[in-house]
Amino acid sequence: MIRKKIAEIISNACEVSKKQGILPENVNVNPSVEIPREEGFGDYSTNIAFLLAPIIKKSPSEVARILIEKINPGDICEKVDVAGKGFINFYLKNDVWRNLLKDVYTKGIGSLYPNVGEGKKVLIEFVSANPTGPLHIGHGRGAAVGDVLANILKSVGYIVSKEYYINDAGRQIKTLGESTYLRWKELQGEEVLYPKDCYQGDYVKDLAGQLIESKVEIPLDRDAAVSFMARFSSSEILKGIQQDLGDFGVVFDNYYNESTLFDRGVVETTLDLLKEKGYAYEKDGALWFTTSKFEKDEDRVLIKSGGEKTYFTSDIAYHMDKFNRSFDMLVDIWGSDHHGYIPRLKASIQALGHDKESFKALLIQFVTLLKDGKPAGMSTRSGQFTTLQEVVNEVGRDAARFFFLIRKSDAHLEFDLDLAKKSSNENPVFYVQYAHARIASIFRNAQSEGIGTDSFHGVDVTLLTLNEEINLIKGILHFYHVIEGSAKSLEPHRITFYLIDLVGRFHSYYNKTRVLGNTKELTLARLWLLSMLKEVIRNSLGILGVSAPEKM
RNA sequence: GCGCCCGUAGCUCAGUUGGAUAGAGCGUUGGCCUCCGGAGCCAAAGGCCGUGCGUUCGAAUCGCACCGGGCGCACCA
Repeated sequence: MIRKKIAEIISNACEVSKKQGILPENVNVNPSVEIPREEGFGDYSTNIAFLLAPIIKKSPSEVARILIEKINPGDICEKVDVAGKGFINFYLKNDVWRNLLKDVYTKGIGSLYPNVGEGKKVLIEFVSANPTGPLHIGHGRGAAVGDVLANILKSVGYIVSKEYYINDAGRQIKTLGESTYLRWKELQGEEVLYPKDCYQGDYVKDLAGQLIESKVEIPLDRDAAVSFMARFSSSEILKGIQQDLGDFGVVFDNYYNESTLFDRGVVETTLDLLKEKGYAYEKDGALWFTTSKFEKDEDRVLIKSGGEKTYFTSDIAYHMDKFNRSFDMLVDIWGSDHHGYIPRLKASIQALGHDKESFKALLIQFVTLLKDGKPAGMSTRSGQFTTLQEVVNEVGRDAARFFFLIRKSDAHLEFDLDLAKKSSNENPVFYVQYAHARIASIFRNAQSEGIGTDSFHGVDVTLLTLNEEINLIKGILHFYHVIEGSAKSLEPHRITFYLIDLVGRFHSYYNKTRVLGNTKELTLARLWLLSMLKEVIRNSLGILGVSAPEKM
């Protein structure tokens, strides 16, 4: 918004300098216009002097001083000065900030969302855990990241679809059938040796028990029984997963079964295409894909010498199918232990003629649960995992989502269960929600004092003169940049950090300044500011899928 | 052995894609309620950005080497 104007001012100054012979006609630099870290350095700053210095062989600070003479800030800047070793800092007039916010007020909150997506179609695939057991906490983190990323991208003009992929054609589901079968035998009083590589969790026994209770007819043939139970168990578990996800606030647009890729012949088509293009070759009785032609990675097997297709093959087919469904961008969210898988998938995408930049894999690092300051174990093999459901029951949906989003997704996350339950400023979720409730409370009080807040028509925003007030306005407007950056970098955690910062500004302001009980005009102006603030907080929380309570 | 990620205050982590004197929160210390929700606020102390070279006006950020932690390296999924 205003950034463009600053850039214009800078380039105008350059043009003037060129005309006056200070700068050579042919220079063309691309100066930055950024928001300085420190408040004392103004609202925007540019590095143009550093870029021009070597060209005209003068020191950056000298260049800056010359350039600043040529700068015509129009009526938007309070002052422009040179600082540091040659930065040019722009200090905007308070009026500019107030008017920008007023603009948002009249145009609606939608004007705070940049249009970066331009209607492009994105498919976000996440969780995709095989229905062989309940979701654990790591899946929870992936679910939160994927869901919120979807919200972010939607809000900036992408058309987003959320998809869950199920490897129902693989061995894991077969093993689940086997496990259920053995437990079922056990329950019927037979002595069985339960192998280590079968699923150890008690839920398998429950499923077997369900089978007996429901009195369904079970095929007599062992193999038929196993595959029957595989179908039964996986579909029961999937129901549970969907339930857990629903409780967590995550709803998928589509569940996609690997088996349909085979049924519809997509796998065969993909293989034919790869062969046709010369990216598949035979060696040692197996069919290989030429990963190494595209990425720094080894060639990988598509069809084993035994004739069986690898998981990789159906995955290539799956991603080709995604493109065939006319998605422009594919985002996959994986556990970070799958990072070695990225090059080969990227290679396959290029082999099929797509831009490798249209595919992004986000990696989710592991979560350590802390209880009483100590790590709470989660070993899946022994069946003692901490499930997503347990965590949601323990700390609530809001806290769980917020905590999952408080770190960059590829960084380790320590999830302190005790902290997530605390009702104090130590707990960032409460800190943010409390601000919203506090503002709501002010509005309730205003109402009972007979101050109408339905319409701010004719409000005099120039009464907002305090530093803290201008600071809040800047914070609200900053949403635009945050959501833009968050969308472009695919980093949901930026919203979380933004909220904590924004709300901190409010709490300070609140402590120092009374909103109600001033002159009617001033009170109304402050209420107007808070109404905008409240709306941005609510929007941000909405993107995170966290509630914005009116009372707590 | 090869590859990827990470190393920033006592702890947990940000750091606007190369910018200025490196920032939050927690914890510690000391303050603030006759007043809109103290579930809050203010202030102080706290740093060799793992180490060493390099790239340049300028590096926590980019490159190389090393140290330390995590994870991958299947005709598994």
